[in-house]
Amino acid sequence: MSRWQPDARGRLERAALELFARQGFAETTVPEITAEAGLTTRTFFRHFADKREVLFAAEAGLPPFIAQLMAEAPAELGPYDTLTHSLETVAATRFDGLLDYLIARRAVIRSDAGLRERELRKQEVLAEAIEQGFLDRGVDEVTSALVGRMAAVVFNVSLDRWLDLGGSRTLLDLMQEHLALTRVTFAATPPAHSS
Amino acid sequence: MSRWQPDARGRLERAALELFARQGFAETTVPEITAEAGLTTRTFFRHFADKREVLFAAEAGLPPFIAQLMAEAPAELGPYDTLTHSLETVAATRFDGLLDYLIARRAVIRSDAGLRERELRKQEVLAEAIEQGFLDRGVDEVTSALVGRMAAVVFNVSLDRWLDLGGSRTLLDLMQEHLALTRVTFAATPPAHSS
DNA sequence: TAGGTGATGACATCGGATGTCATGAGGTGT
DNA sequence: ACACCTCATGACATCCGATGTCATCACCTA
Repeated sequence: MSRWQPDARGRLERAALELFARQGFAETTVPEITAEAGLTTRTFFRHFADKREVLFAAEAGLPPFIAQLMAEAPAELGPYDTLTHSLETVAATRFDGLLDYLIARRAVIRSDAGLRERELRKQEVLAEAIEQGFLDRGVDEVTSALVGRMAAVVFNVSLDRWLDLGGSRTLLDLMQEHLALTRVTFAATPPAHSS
Repeated sequence: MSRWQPDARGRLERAALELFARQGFAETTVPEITAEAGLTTRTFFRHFADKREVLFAAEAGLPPFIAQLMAEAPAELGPYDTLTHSLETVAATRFDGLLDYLIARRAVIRSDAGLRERELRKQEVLAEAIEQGFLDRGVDEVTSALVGRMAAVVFNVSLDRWLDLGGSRTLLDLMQEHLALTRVTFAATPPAHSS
């Protein structure tokens, strides 16, 4: 038999989310989490850089996944079509069965300003991955920066609304709607300053 | 004569930026900052909620200012024109003489992940102010959320590039360029999914 | 069976953050 | 002129998040 129980990391993640949801993030100490998981405080910080990170480590794979999709997209696609292609693949393949977990997690994150900051940083990492994807496709720097961040906005607003609607519409459907809505808002009026 | 030296807050802000720039954010303790400013640790935390906040308190007035501009914009303007009108006023009136300060501050923020997170939260507050401005003008919720965040993206990318270029182009000019570029990228290609 | 590897435990310490009470200058009212 | 209030700050105590260091011991490999 093993010296320790298996999946220390997963046990810490589950114990943390449960305690945060029950008694609040600030009101939960790391020793409480580790006691619940049968580990020590020091071990918690070996798995997660800080107390917040335990809520975000699970989704670390998303930025590289999007980067891979963008790299594999047909070379002839422009920035907008590369974006729709990649975002729609993500929406259609990576969020099955996570609705309840994500709703519980969002409630905890919304209850604490520090967690909200960490979430924004994770969203920025996603935006940077998309930006790098554009750069690798030869898109100029300014367009890459702008469209990378815009893509992250569409993704995050869609995910948020998907949770709001409790899954009654698909994430893919919402993302397509929001991409189209963005296009209409920015394109409907003639430019005020033409050169 | 006053019991204490005047402008405790300003003295703390200046001492903090100077120490952070000279020896790093993590390597600077709050007692060091307060010693430099001739105050105590407890007083620091009376003025700023935490050590990071001392770098951001100065720009707290921006979101309400944008909200005011949006409220005062002609009622017949659509979302896009309201946005350009307000952003361009901000760009043209609120950043004179701040270039060197903002460059020094950005260097400190970039050196520390925690400061980057705090900056992102401040940018989100700006996005939320813009979103609320749209809601108050009767724009629907989804469009308000999307365009509010898009506006913050354009603003932040422009500000960042203004600092990169050392002020050789005006912030106003850059913002107009980036608005136009966004419009072209999203509008140039026909929608992949038309209804 | 001997030694290496790697995850964990145990202990110590630093500093960020907060609660509480004391202090004393400036303002206010009578 | 006197008493009182207000409020920014000082002084002190404490909690806990975060990190460095060394010991421990199952598992793997040769």
